[in-house]
Amino acid sequence: MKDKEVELISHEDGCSHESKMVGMKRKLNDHVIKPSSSSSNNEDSSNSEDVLESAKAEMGEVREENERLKMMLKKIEKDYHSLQLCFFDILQRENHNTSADLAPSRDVSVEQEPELVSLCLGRSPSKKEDKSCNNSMAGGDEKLKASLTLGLDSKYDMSNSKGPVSNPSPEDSLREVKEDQEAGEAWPPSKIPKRDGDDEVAQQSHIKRTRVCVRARCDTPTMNDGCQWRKYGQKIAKGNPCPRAYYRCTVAPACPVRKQVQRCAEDMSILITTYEGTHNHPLPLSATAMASTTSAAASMLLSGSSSSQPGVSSLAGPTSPTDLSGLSFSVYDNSRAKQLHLTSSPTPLFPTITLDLTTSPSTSSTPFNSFSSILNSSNPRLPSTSLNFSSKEFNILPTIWGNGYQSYSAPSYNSQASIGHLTLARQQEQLSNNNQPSMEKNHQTAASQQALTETLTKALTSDPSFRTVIAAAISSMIGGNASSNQGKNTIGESFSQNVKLGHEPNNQIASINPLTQNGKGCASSYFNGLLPSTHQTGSLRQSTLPFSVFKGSNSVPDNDKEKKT
DNA sequence: CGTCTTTGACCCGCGC
DNA sequence: GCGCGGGTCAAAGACG
Repeated sequence: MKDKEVELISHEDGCSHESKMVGMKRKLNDHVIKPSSSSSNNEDSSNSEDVLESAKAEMGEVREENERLKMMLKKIEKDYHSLQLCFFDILQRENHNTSADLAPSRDVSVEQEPELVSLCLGRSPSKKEDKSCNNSMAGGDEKLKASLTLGLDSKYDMSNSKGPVSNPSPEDSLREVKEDQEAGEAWPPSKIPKRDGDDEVAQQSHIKRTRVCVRARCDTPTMNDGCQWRKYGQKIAKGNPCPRAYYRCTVAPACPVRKQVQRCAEDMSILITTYEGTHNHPLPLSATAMASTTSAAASMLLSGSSSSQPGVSSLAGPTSPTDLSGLSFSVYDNSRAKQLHLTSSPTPLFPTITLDLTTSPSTSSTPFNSFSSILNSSNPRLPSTSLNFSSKEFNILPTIWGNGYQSYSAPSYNSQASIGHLTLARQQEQLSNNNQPSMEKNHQTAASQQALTETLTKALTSDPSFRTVIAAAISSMIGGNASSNQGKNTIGESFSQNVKLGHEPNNQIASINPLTQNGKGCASSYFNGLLPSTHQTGSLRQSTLPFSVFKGSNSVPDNDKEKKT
């Protein structure tokens, strides 16, 4: 898949620049053609020469940028291959160990499970994993890379990996994932098969228990994230008049995943859903978007907590390029803003990452936005992250990276600040202007685009974990993950279908309406709503997403089947 | 009748 | 040790 991903990235670069160049040429032609019918020739020629010059210059810039991106791509590819080697190395060791120790007792596998868990949900790599990584990798950064990539790849790539170790069939990979998850992700540490005498490990796993908090506007009592949940408790939590409801996943009897649902005290329309644990069963198709998103978010958190591992974090200080704490990453497009914000965990024991899907990223009702660094610094040991996929409006669908790319600006990215802050904010004025941009505007956007390119390059090249996490998060948003890869249909495919069918935004808005979900909730539809849709061609748009989430059959997903399992 | 929700009781960890 | 708050359990009731 990664190869495909790289391909797509390459394609993306090509396409975005191609389209830009085509656009420029078209503009140029328009300019040349139009005046000839109206105004004087002298002015025309001088004007068109100017335009020609500027266009040439611009094309030159674009070419340079293209080259730079190609270089970046090569570097990423190289990184990926080295990581893949490391990954398979670890896998091989794991297989060897398991096959050797399988018979004696379950305890042995339990001992190993935390490692597997750590790959998925942000627990710190165990000593063994460190060892294997140290054997095959040079630096701590690489270690971080490994753990993070493994965490994501175990979700996204496993089933399709053509590695040297194994070439598992979908069923095999499914079993593999299942085994991994069965093994470790039992969320309440107290209920993990006992590890008497290993208090330290138990405590560590307790401390590393990762939560993913999703904030979204939702009128229904709970978000429809595709899973089946059974309510097992309700409490009035301090500081919030709204009761907090406790649910556990009932898709599989022993599924350790639980969620807490609570309305935001400041804004009752905001539903705060907190997920803990990883499903130990194949997910329903409709559940994959949220699950992979939370998984990616948890992995993001992992990168934060990894950076606070001894020898990296507190010692290396927050200037470490891998330190995602305090990262604020906003992407504004036509109407939606997708922000990744860092916040501190409200509960000291559980590192929490927050995906903010609420309307206004700057709303005072989301304290995450403003207090992240303060809170985070107050509790430096436990990283907590908030991914803010806020939307400004609901009536225009986002273009995640592709179409909106040329209008992005990057105010700041300071990897050296104690709290890194990356904001890719698309300027609102540009957002509101969907008409053909003028040449002048193009120059402005070219500048900001340049800045963005540099910013992205810096961010992506300096922090592989960030790269991976962003990739995973966005691919999550468009609905692709391991489970969906195993299934015949993916939401991403659904999106793809929508693109080909020319679905208008409004059609998808309809699906955002909770009422269309039979009163079940809104999350899945929200994620569907997050799927990018523009007026570009489907092929171009697909190519703008550097994640291979569109592979598979072309069959249209059966939404009704998804709704009720 | 089976499944799900409600809700009071209970357990546990933490801070004082 | 005690109180508080978060989380879970389980009996009782509601619902289809």
